[in-house]
Amino acid sequence: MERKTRFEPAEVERRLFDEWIEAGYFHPEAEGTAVENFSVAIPPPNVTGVLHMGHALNGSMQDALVRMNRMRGRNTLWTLGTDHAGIATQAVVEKELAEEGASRQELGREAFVERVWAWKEEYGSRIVEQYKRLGASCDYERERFTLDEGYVKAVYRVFKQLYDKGYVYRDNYMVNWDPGSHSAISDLEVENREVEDTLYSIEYPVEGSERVLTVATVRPETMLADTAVAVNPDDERYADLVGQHCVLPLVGRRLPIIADPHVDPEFGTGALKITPGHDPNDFEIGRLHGLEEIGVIGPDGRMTAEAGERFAGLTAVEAQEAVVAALRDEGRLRDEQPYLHSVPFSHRSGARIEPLISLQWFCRMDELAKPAIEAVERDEVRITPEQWKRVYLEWMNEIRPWCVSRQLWWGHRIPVWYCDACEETIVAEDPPERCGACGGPLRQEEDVLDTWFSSALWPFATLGWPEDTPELRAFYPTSFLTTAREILFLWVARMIMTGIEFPADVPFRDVYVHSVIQARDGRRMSKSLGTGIDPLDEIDEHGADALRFGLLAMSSTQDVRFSDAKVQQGADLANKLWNASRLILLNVAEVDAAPRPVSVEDRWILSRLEATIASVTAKLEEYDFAHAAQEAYAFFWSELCDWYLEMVKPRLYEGEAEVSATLLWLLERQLALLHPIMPFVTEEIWSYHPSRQGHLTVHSFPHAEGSLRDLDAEATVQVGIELTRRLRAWRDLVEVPAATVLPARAEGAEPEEFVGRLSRFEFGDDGGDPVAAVGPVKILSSAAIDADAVAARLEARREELRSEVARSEGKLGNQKFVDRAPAEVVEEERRKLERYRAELEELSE
RNA sequence: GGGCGCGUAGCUCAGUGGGAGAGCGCUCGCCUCACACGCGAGAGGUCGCUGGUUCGAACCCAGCCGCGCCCACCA
Repeated sequence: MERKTRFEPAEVERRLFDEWIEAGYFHPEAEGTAVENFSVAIPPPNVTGVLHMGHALNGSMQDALVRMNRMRGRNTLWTLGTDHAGIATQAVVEKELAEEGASRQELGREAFVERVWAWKEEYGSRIVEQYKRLGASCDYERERFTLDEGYVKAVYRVFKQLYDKGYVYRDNYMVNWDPGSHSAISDLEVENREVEDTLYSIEYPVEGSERVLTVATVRPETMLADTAVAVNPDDERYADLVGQHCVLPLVGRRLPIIADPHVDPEFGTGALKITPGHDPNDFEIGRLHGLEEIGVIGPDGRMTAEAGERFAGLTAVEAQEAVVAALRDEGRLRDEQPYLHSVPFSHRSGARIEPLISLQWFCRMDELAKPAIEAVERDEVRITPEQWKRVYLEWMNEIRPWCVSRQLWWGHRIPVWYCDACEETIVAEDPPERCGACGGPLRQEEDVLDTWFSSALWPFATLGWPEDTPELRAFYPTSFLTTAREILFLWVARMIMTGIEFPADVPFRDVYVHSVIQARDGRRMSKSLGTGIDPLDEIDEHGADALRFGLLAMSSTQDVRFSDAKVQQGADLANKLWNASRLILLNVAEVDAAPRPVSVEDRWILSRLEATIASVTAKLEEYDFAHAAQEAYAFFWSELCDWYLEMVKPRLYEGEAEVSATLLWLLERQLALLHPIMPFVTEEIWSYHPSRQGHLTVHSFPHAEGSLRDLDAEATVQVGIELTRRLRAWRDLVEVPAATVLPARAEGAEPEEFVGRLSRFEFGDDGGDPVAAVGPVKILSSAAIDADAVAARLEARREELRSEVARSEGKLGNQKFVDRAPAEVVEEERRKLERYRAELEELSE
């Protein structure tokens, strides 16, 4: 064992990680069955991604459980890989091109996609390397990518089968158009933000009447696409107008006045302009009533020819100004009011969503959702913490069709071919040569699939599905999934649906929804706010073990602030482990690690260790990482180091074989217990342990030994510890110099040997008068003791006791308490009172 | 508009019916032959507010105040 008193993580982390990789510990053979094996599929980070605190937390949790199960001897696979992240990756490369003064359009599709692949080859492994820094024990030899050849095959198989079942279809439908990425996006990729707009009230004259209908809108430019005005069917004010028409100002189109229950009579005038082409609500109303669907805003965000000559070509913002001006000219603008409301924005590009009707591919989800709902209801997939189960079920019960096509080039190009000659549509896993119906040439669909369509297959596509591979047989279903709550629907729900539909089994048994780590000040961690904390900086500064411990320890609730103190606690723990190990390993007189208790404190610590093993293990198994980490810390620091090591130092220095063997056993089990949480420092220390046969990474995980529990020893030592503490406190209060040993006499049973040594009292048979009593210990007079300080101390203690006696007497004097509280509670209170009275009496002598 | 969570020591958080806890910070004393990233001893809290249930409430119930998150097609 080295002499240096500091554990230096940077020196050992890379070396140990290389040793683990070279030994192949993380690369299991595809043997056995999923029931006996243990497997986890990492939530695949974006290939453009860099490791952030969420990855680090999630990785620490997964690695803790993966390592624990590997140590238990289970054939364990942690599958790693990255997601091609269509929009994000395409945007990165397009930005590169823009800086070169080029564009993807100039390059053309094929060359552009090649360019993205080149980018991926160069930069795509960055985040994988960062997971290694964390110590993640993934199978880096089985790294997967959602655009791998085999993975593409899985995606196409799924698409084809869903199409054949009639779930996947093409339709003109209202989509969330993202003008930023020039693509449709799904509902889940939209975020609503509060925006202050102007609410315009516009008068629509009723045909053949002097009356007008006043409608309100924040998007006056969309009126150019209005095809009706709706009122509530129960609204008496307008009952007579239903069935008539009004005339659309600026355009002159006749708009039917319809009745629809969606209209809230309380809002504004109770009349609603209907724009099926540019409003999701109106779209549904329009479909119900068979209204015309007009599009006046194009995918480029500019007004189309349908908007009329005056407006065509303007941007939507320009068109809004022009329409408002024109309405004002015509005297149709009745009112404008500032209006705060929530507006959809693209989660990816940040652009304001433009709802429009577009020809897209959809997947209906209702049939897929049914068994996925049942699986969770029946706890075949358990969601922890439990409140997320209900959130999942509620969302799944209201699931809507999923727009799966994206107008991008980077991704899985949809495996659909069109024949222009005979209008045949062919869906196939492999590109067909020519049209099966007429033999004509085919043209492949331009769009790609939503990235989440492929990540939905992750747990089985990474294992080789649709081939019947040994990996699939050995490792599917996976054992559990840990995830951030924001992707519960986006990803987790879809994996459950596809898992049941395709490999015909749930993809994992457990879903753990982990904490969100906020910035130190409680704001979100985000790049744009500048509130992000880089996990790699933390690793550089404090070590991977410290960060892992800190993250697990701080993750007790669903929202927690990043705590530097917890990371520091982890770093301190690593250092303390190192130094306690030095004490043991540099002084033991034995090479045998075995429990050989010869004293009550030996039996005590062995018992406490086994209790800790049982408790920490149980907490890890139920995903309570925070308490597992803190409990392991508390045992090691407070019980093992502060007390036991101090108790046995003399025996250790004397070269006692028994205590040496016991210490080696304690150290071995302590290191193994902590290894899943802090793999590096424990592995490094293990390399100096005489029992070492191989790496700790593949050492057995400790199983709590009930036979070593000894409650009598625990009680006895606890009494000794408490007495030691009271004696130390007494010394401190009367200001005896730390090094001075004071004379004392024990009344009744002699305290345990360590009591006097650790509190610096010398017990003897001196019959002199005591100056004070601490429990059964009489403290004898000595030059080091200040009589006034003792008197003050005594009075303070008496005061404490009087107050306790009063409290206890009050409680016991309450007849209702004595009558109604459980007998053992009352009895315990009586015992306390007796003790307080006895001590008070003793001090008053 | 619905749903969920949170409010406990200066800070970050445990504690979910019987005498308020941890880590950090602070005070005092120790370079005691593993560790000063350490050891020992302390100070510090009307457990958000108001009611209720109970012999007894930080803990259970109701209302209120403050903070956060998720879902939702009211123009």
